[in-house]
Amino acid sequence: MTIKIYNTLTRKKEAFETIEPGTVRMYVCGPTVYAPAHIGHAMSAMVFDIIRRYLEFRGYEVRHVVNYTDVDDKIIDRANKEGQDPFDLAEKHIQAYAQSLEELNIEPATVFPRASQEMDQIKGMISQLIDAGVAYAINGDVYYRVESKEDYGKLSGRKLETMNAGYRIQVDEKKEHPLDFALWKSAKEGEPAWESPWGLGRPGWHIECSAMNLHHLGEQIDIHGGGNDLIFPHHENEIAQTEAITHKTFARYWMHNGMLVLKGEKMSKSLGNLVTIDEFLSKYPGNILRLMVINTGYRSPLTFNDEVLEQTENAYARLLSALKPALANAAGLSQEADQYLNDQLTKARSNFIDAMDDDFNTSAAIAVLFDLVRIINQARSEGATESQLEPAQAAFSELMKVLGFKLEIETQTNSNADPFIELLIALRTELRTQKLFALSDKIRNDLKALGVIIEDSKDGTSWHWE
RNA sequence: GGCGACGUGGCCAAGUGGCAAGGCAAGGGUCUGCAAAACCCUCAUCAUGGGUUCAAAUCCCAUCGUCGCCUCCA
Repeated sequence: MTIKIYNTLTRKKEAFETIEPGTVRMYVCGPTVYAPAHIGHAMSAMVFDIIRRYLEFRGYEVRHVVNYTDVDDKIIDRANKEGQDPFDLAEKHIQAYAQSLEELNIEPATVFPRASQEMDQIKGMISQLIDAGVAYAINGDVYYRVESKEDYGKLSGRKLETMNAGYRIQVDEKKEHPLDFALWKSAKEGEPAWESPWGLGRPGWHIECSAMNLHHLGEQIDIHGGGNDLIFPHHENEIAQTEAITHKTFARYWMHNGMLVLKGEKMSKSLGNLVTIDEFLSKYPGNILRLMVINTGYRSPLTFNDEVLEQTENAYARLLSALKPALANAAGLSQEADQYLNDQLTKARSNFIDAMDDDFNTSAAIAVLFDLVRIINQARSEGATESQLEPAQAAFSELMKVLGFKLEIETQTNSNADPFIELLIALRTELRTQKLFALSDKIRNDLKALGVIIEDSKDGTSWHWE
């Protein structure tokens, strides 16, 4: 009946209740725009796209905020190396990312704030933190005092005492505690910088998100999402910053997607083992990536390799088989059979909802859809008419769209070639009636080589692009 | 070293106390001139070893292995 969500904060599934009835405030960490986005980013965006679509399907209005980190060390480094203006570089990647989202059929967020355009909010928040005594300025830098927060570490399950062993943590003399993190960094020569009470500088990464959250969604939000690589320190620090000012629980539900894994390792820019979204889309439709994402629980790592890709393509073709038209000589289902079809339909719909209500269990939900595919195909092969098939196909399409599949015809219909293909098929039919199979098979094979698949049935021949 | 997650058939992957979803692949069959598609059928006792329980893939302990985080990262 109610939606359950796995909350990283409590490590449990909890019943979902929004702060404001009927409205979901959801913030998801977006990319740092210094390089082309890869399919790991796409996976994360897709996970939250599916969550958002489902919440909307269940009647919520979703205020969905995704930030762009456009002020950052990496952007500056990259821009300097390429002799570019950092803002131009960021802008270029923002445009490319937005384009990718569209091609992947990911709904645009309600708002896409950018760090560079939230400076007043950011500086205001830092001032408040200093006033509250939880941050300190030193030589133009401002740090958050982690020891000031009793429950620092509550999201990631870490304790300051056990973390300060020095393992991989650089000790910075300026900081009171090695884990104190930068809210404001003083500007170096040639870097973009903003005026502030602490001198010229720019914000740290963590404060950007806290400030944008506060600005666009308010003191408390329902869902905060992102990759599980952000749990520590990024999200931990967001909690520390925001709660130090509001003294309220920041996000009710912390949701984290698993990492996309390529050759046994997390896909990441720093490891260099990546497939960009553009590279992927040049070979496969976005729906294939979506099905891969859906096939796996969003919290689990997603295996990516050629074998899985091929399996997914085949599986996707099977899903689409449900939408094929009725047989030309369909005699119609009996009343019992038609009733059975409709009963199964109702059942599938409710099973789908049960699956998705359970922490967005897309693997179980897609299994329901595969069951529905079988039921529809069964009905078709038993002679269901177009009008008998239609409600089932409509329901199937609706649920596919809830998962974000784009079902508009993707076939590269080439109206110039179509008449000639039809002609060849007519010719082949003629050859077949004369039992000149060697020739008719040659036409079929040669067309296949051109990407045209021919399927014969009792009622004639149909074709489609591969 | 610390924290966290995980190990289910050839592959991908649900299921967290009551006879192991789904997809891909594979094999057999129906249909077909053949093929394709579709339909029907077949295909696992859940890393290993202990323990708790009437009952465990599911809980506990140990062992082995994998991954993530602890530094920028979706």
